[in-house]
Amino acid sequence: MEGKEVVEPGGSAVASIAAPGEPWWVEAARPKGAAPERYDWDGGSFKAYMREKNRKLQEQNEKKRAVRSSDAGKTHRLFEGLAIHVSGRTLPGREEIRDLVVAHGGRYETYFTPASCTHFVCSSISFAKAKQMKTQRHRVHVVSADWITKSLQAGTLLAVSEFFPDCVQDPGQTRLRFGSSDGGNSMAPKVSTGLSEEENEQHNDEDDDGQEGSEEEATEPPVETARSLRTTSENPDFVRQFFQQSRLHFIGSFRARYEHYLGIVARNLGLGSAADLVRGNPTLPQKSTPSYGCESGSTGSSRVFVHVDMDCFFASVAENLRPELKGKPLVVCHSSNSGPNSDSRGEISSANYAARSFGIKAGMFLRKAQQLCPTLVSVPYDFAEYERLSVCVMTILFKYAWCVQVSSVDEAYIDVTDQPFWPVRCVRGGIDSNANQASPPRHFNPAANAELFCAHIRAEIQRVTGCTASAGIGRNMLLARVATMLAKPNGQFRIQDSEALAHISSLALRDLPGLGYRTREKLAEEFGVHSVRELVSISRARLQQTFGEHAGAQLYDGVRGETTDIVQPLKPRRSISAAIGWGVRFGSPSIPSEREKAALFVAALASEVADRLQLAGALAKRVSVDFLRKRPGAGPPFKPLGHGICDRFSFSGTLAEVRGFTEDSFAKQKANLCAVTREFWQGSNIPSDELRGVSVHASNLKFEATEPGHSVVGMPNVVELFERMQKGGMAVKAVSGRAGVSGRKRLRLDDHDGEDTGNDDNSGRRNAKSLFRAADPAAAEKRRLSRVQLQPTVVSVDSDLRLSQSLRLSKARREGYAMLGADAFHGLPRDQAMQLIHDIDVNYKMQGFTQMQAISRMPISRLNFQLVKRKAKSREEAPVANGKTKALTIADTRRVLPRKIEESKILPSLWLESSTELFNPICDWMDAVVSARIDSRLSEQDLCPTFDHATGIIAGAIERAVAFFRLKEVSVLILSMRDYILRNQCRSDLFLVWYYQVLDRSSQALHMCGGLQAFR
DNA sequence: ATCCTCCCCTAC
DNA sequence: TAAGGTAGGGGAGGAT
Ligand SMILES: Nc1ccn([C@H]2C[C@H](O)[C@@H](COP(=O)(O)OP(=O)(O)OP(=O)(O)O)O2)c(=O)n1
Ligand SMILES: [Mg+2]
Ligand SMILES: [Mg+2]
Repeated sequence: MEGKEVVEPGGSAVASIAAPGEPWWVEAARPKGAAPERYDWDGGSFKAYMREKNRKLQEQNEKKRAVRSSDAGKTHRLFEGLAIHVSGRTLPGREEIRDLVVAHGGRYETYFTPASCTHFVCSSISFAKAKQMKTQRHRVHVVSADWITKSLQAGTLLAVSEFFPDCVQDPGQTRLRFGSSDGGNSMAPKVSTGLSEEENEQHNDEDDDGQEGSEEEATEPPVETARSLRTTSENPDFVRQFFQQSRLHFIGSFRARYEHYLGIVARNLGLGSAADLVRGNPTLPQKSTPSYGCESGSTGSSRVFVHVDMDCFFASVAENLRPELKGKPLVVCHSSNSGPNSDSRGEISSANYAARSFGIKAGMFLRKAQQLCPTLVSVPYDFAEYERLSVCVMTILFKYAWCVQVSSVDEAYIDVTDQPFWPVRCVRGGIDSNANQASPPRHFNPAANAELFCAHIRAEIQRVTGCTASAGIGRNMLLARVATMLAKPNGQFRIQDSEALAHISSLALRDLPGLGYRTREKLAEEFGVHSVRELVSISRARLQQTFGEHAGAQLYDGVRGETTDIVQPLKPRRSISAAIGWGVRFGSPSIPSEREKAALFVAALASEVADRLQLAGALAKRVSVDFLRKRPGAGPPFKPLGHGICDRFSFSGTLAEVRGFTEDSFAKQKANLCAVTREFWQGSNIPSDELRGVSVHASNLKFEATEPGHSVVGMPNVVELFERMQKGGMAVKAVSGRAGVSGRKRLRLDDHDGEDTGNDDNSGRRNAKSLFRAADPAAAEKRRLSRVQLQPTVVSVDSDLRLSQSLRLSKARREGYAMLGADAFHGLPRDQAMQLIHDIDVNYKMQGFTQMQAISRMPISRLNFQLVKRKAKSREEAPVANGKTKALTIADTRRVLPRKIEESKILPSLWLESSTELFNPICDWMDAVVSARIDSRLSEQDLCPTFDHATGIIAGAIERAVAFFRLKEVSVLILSMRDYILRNQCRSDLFLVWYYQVLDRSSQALHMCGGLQAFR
């Protein structure tokens, strides 16, 4: 029975089916609407993205286009972003229009659906249909064929209104399939036994059927005609169409596109081709810092994490596009079936907060949502817009920080601990919310001013995208994530260290990131645990026994707000896959054409994966292919055209090795992949009419120029380019990823849900400030606001630049992980490093500043504080290390520092004043210097510092720095910045600048730390 | 011990 | 009408 006329998988038949075409949302994303205010990722990226894709994946099409483009001139891409369908007889004819459209960058749609087409070409149309076109949810332009030809002649897209086709009374034919006019549809037996309902209410798991199952769905489909567009059976374009419409595909594949953007940006920045990106930019030093993952991130230093997540992202975009719906209950969903009697099983992707108040959540059927809220409005997807805005958001984040991990289409983590100070325009000591260009920027440390940082970023996001974002701040990624939940919607929240437990235990179990359905079920079964509080009482050992060593520990730690996760800006993908489990319906295998179609479908997915591999520049070693087969006795799926209850048949194997990263190799890989997949399919012996889903998964990926120890593809360059995007961005520390190995713990994030907390009250601010104010709850909010107003004037240059990293370098080599980042400084001659530091430095206004000379090696035994007035001319270098070392004690520092300050005649008399406004900045500085970096808290005393006490704090900070960095030598420079202040009209009365330079005992790495503080 | 492979689970 | 995809972490158990 299995004829060998199964189509050649690598052959052209497959290629034409799969015809990948760029993701339309990317395509469509760029030209849409006005360019975002100003933080466009890079105007050309999207275009470049498609150019690249086209180049790689659409050779044939390109050729076709080339034929026409000779006469096309600059109209070459005229139809870019358009999807055009031709209906009925036209002049010129359908074929010709198709060729024209394709030749000029557009897409031709064989089938019409309002969702997939932008233009509907016909010579005449009925009034009714025309009206429908205008009023339906998806706007489709109806035009005559002239519009195509005239636009081409004109070299520009002409107004569609001028080319509306003739209207006729009632053509009686041309039955558009999307209408409700399903008339004599003979299929879709309404055999809705209780079974399907069961499945509906259940968790939608395959195993929960078990029931009688007498009612076979044998009646279901073999061949249908009216609905055929939606199934694999009759629609050779199904794969593309499906992916085009699938929200899960959209969010699932975001990462791949994001990776791709990085490549584009790299190239735009002159870093060469994608291949060069992978290979490493030869102009850059090849090494990089290992630092992050192996030390600072994990070794108990205190860090500050920020998590940013868009509020009901899709829904919020929808509200902006339909302003009249703002604030009304609204969901984003394919179906528009309205009214409480609707029977729509369309899944809700996102619900706005008005809708959530009815209990409506993502994943819910529209039908159920409409029962909950009869006035609910359903708005269709606009993936292009989500994509555009998502990139806007991420660009904003990268503008202010490089240590950003984009974890999904609408959220990201930032480790702000070591991020560059960011500029804020200020007026009269407060934030200039109008970003008045005239006002001088001040610089703030995001770690010490995380609230302000978040507020700033959120405001910018809203300004640029029109959508609100929420942010969470916490000591680790988990707490930041949870804080975001508590902050939503449109708020921000910090989980204080001391309150982590309290906040976590206030959550429902299901709100703990990583704790899903199965885990809750097990917890209930095994331990009778139904709440966080109960979970806390379970011992680590018991959890490990049930969930495994790692998972159990994670659960144990997670429920206590602990995790060791770190922010990883870039991780190369370790697998690439494509799967479809919806709409898969073929006729009986006794019909040869049905067998053939099924085989083609399977091959199309394999081909799709091959294309994705190529786009990522990856060669795969392992491939595994899964088939979903309707389980015998399973009833109809509760979701129309869903896979229903299935058995999974899994096949895997190793691909023949392909060498090199040429076009040829990828062609071979595709052929191999398709061949293997086809064999699996044939070997499975699954009858075509029982196939419900296919997935093709490639793993063990190899990327170009992946050398041992450098398996993190392109990371150094990408980090570099983010810095350059930030222009003058600072430091340069980045993540290292381990080559192939997992190795890290995690507790995952986000379980969306109708959480209604929405509480933005920053109740217990750090003891520092709260001590100054009465515990008046009403004042809390006010205080928060005023606090933002009263930010420290300038806190700047808090560098921790590793100037030498030889030890880390060799360690990284030994351990085979990639390094990147900070070693931009590595091996730089001292003066160049200084130059860099200078560039990094706040306003570039520090010229004439002598701190660089001040940095010199001094053994601790001769700890020598130099105090100089600004512009102190030539100070001779302090004596060079004499080799002796001695622990720097706080006593030493305390003894010397005050004396030196006093000698300098820079009397910080203001410190003695007990004005709250005055001390807020001081406290913030302490945050910057002490708590963020060296993990110390301010004591009560700190809040009313005497001179002694204040200098003591500085001394303490230095001491801790010595311990933390294992310093051998320290030199400290403190100088007055009074001139600077006056010149820049700062309202500060005293600036303190201090730098110290240190030698790491173990690695001989030279550190330079410093701070600049202005006190008002 | 450390790997790999074949799952299950989770999040968006 | 409706578009139930994608990728990573980690456990169990076997191969090395
Ligand atoms: N089951 C889901 C979950 C999410 N999404 C999409 C729609 C969401 O808008 C987007 C982002 O997911 P979030 O979990 O961040 O949810 P929202 O942004 O919609 O809401 P929230 O304000 O809770 O973040 O992903 C989806 O299609 N289906
Ligand atoms: Mg969100
Ligand atoms: Mg999200």
